[in-house]
Amino acid sequence: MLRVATWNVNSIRSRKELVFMWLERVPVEILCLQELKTETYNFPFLDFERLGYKCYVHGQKAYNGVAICSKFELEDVFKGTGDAKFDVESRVIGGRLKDLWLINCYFPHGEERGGTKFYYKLEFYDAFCKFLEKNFSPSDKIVLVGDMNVALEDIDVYDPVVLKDTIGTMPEERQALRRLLDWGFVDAFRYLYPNKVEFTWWDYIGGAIWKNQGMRIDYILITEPLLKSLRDVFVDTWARKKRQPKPSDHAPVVGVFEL
Amino acid sequence: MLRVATWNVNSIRSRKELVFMWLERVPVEILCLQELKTETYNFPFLDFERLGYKCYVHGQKAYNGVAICSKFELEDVFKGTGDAKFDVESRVIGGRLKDLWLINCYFPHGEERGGTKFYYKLEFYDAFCKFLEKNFSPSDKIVLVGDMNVALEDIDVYDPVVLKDTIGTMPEERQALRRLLDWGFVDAFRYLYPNKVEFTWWDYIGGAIWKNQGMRIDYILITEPLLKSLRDVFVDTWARKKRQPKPSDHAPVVGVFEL
DNA sequence: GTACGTAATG
DNA sequence: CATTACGTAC
Repeated sequence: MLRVATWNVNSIRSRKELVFMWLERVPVEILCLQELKTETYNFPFLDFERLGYKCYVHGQKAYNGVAICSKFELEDVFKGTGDAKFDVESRVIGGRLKDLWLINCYFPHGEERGGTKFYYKLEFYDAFCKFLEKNFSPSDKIVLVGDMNVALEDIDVYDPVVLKDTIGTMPEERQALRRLLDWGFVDAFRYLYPNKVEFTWWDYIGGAIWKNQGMRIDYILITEPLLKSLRDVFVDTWARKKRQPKPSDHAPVVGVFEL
Repeated sequence: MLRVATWNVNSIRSRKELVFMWLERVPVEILCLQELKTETYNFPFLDFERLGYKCYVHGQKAYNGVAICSKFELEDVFKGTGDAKFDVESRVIGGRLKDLWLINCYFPHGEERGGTKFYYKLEFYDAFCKFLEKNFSPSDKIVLVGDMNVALEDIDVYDPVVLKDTIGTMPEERQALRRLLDWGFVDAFRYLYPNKVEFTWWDYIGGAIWKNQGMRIDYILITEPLLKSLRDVFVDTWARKKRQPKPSDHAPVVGVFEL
């Protein structure tokens, strides 16, 4: 059994206590983190090593930053996509576990429609697709996880009317994410639960978590060769509902595989 | 028995947990606080009320701020000294308990010799003396407590050679503080313990508290009519030595009176 | 070394 | 609403 989790922790320094509390509850084999918000040397390597994790970290000061913490050594670890324009930010890390590729990505937020950051988000998705096409094949076993900052369909937001044309729900963004699916990825959660309404992110503002006013923007995407191994995907809201230590605005999403 | 404590807490918001832990150890009747570093409306009135304290608070955003928390109601509470030049900062609060005047003051730090803030410190002492002369008499029963930011004598610093001409130890500053004594105040700690070497402040930097490299800059000054009631003065380093919650750089000083 | 305000980001 | 950087103060 291989459990792969993805969690935008919104700063690993202020969240490490919570992360380790969570790992006691759900001791996943592979934990993919986004928004470390700190440089690699500040990452709590030792705490993870004590629990038997080897950490592959692509940090950045203040913004972004991604890591894969794994119970098993990874090979062919890479950071970034090779596109110099986007690799100035630390958003992508990946590696290989035998014949299984793991890719962890923090896609841009986008801020609001029409702005520089919005187009940056769409172009980033473009560049990411090119990176896939160049380096992988849909017949490879790939688990692509992360904060995609897009809710794929109306079922993935608490109120599509209220959220119409807000960031993460717009057609251009959905199309950008859908291109990953068209290439060969399957949204593991939606594959298993076609009608389930669950979210992975809730705004800090206004106690959105308590009204379950969220969005599903964190994903576990897998290629077809992995479909037969997929056993479950679940969102654990425990950490998001903690008051002390303070939570990230994202909840961890866990994929369970039998390989 | 009346116990009067003075404590520069270096932000009441980040220190309130520690303050209440300390009050369980040493439940003083009157607690005078300096460097609240927040406006009056942020003061934890309710937590103090739960313990039976009435609070008189003269707050200020980010800097300064003083309060008297008392088990007994005070009358004739005043804030500032009446000198408009210095009353733009919240450094003084006082009040009367029957025939006993309580004055709590956070004297300026001074930064370094020769600068604007250094002269501001000396002028503040001047203004404070004038305030005393105008409103009080040495034959009144007065307890003046606070962070004076001056170590009166060489015995009041851990190394007078190392600290020579550093802020808080300079002749001009000592003379400024001594003018309060000349007016009619007695340094209660030194009165009881002429040769005792104790400190009330230790720099955060370099773990000064663990080497006891400190200075005695927080005082309980009393007028002569109170001398016969004075039973003890002690510095409680417990709170300064705590690691969690984080300590202020000052320790509380407690005066014990039998009135 | 610790804490605050401000501005930027999500 | 919660995080970070930076500047300021002690």
